[in-house]
Amino acid sequence: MTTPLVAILDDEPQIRALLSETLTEAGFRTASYARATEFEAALARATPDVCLVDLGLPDRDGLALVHRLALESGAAIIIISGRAQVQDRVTGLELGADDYIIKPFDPAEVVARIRARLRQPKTTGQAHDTARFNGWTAHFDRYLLTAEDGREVSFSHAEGEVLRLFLEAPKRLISRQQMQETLGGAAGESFDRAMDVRISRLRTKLGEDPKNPRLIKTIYGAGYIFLGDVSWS
Amino acid sequence: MTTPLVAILDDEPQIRALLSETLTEAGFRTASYARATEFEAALARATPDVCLVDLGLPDRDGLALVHRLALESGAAIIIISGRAQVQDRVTGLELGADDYIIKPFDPAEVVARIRARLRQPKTTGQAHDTARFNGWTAHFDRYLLTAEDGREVSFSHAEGEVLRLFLEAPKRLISRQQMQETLGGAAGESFDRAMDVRISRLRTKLGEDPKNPRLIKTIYGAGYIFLGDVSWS
DNA sequence: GCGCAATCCTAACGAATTGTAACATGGGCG
DNA sequence: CGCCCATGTTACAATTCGTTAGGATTGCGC
Repeated sequence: MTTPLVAILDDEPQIRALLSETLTEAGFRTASYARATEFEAALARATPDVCLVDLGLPDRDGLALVHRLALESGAAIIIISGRAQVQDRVTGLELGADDYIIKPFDPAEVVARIRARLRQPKTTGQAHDTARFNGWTAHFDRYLLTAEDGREVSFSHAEGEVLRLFLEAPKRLISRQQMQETLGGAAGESFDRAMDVRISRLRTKLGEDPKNPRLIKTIYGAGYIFLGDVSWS
Repeated sequence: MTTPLVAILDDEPQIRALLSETLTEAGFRTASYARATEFEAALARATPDVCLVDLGLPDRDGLALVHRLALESGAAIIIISGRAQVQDRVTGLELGADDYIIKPFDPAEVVARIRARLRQPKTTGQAHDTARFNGWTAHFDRYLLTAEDGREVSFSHAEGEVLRLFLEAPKRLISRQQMQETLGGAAGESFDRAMDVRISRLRTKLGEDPKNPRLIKTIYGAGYIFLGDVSWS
């Protein structure tokens, strides 16, 4: 498996930012969601290894979500909540959470508790790390692309992020905004150019004809779209 | 599984009594010990499913015991301690504890946390000192690497630390920060360079091609990842 | 089609990060 | 003390990747 993916579900932007930053530093991939519905939609595509769930969500009963997650996903579930009563904790744990952290929390402890959960062998939740598309095979665990003729092209971490984003949502428009969020883009205004360059480099590695890209299409004024028949394994 | 066995290690008789009673009521078998030596003697006979360990033991460093337990026993380890600092908790969890409960505790929460641990499939953690990966065999007890063709390469203690870290978490990103923590790196600024050098030397011994390392990959700005199919024995 | 502004592409540069050879240090041992 | 080995340190080379800048492309009004 590649680097573990931690999903963050909290309605407060600051908390999301704090967690996301800390966890990235600690070597995890992260995906943040402000609402349960967003989060559930994303689950279909990329199954996280650990879910950090705040109980005080605006659009859903947090405990019910935890219960469903515990039953249906193989991810470890850690509740992060301001509700500090023993009864809350007991209920959360009984409903299937693996840990319960009380706000305010110390980021270092969150990291330690996530690591403790990841030491356990996973029940299911096999994170996909290899994808095939149009003659290429992308090995995200090895940062390597393999062509049909056996030719190998390695890609960097930054390029891999873009490629993964495309492969997880093929044939769908990906707005620059969306891309920026996913790629940890620090909302820099000139991050736009950085993104262009990443795409440009990726295109080169995929052997795209600049005049007529077959796989990564630019949608002027909107974003990009990846045209390829993707299958994960 | 039969009724789970919970081992209680605490030097205060009242705590032992309280835990023992609560847990029995909750449907567990219990075994209480006041000292680490007693506890260790008992381990040989009946291996518990969960160990509740107090850190403030009179006859042993509790953390060292936790670490040994984590490596050698398959039991879930829950620290129950009066030491409430974040640093204590982080250290305990990093050394292999699965959970950390602060005194004074509520018995109901202890039960809930034990149940959460028992839901996890048991790890059959054995003390490991030999690992096989991609044609190599690493003998940590002899500081020796054996290649498929019988060629032998010895490695130093420092190199062994890095190698073990990799082999214990294969195919996962290991951040420089994480590596520094694990390798006792005292947050030295130029420890970064020392780490690089360790990795570099290890790569050389493994016969890696510097331009295209197959086993130890660098993730720019993030850390390292070990790509090998590891099996311990 | 033409002109123009908005948008996008990419070569080139440079700051930050990482690799590694060479040197320095220090402990163990004869 | 002198040698050897492990390991940290220094210095510089190599790599990654964001930024800049200028050119190319697109959409739109005419």
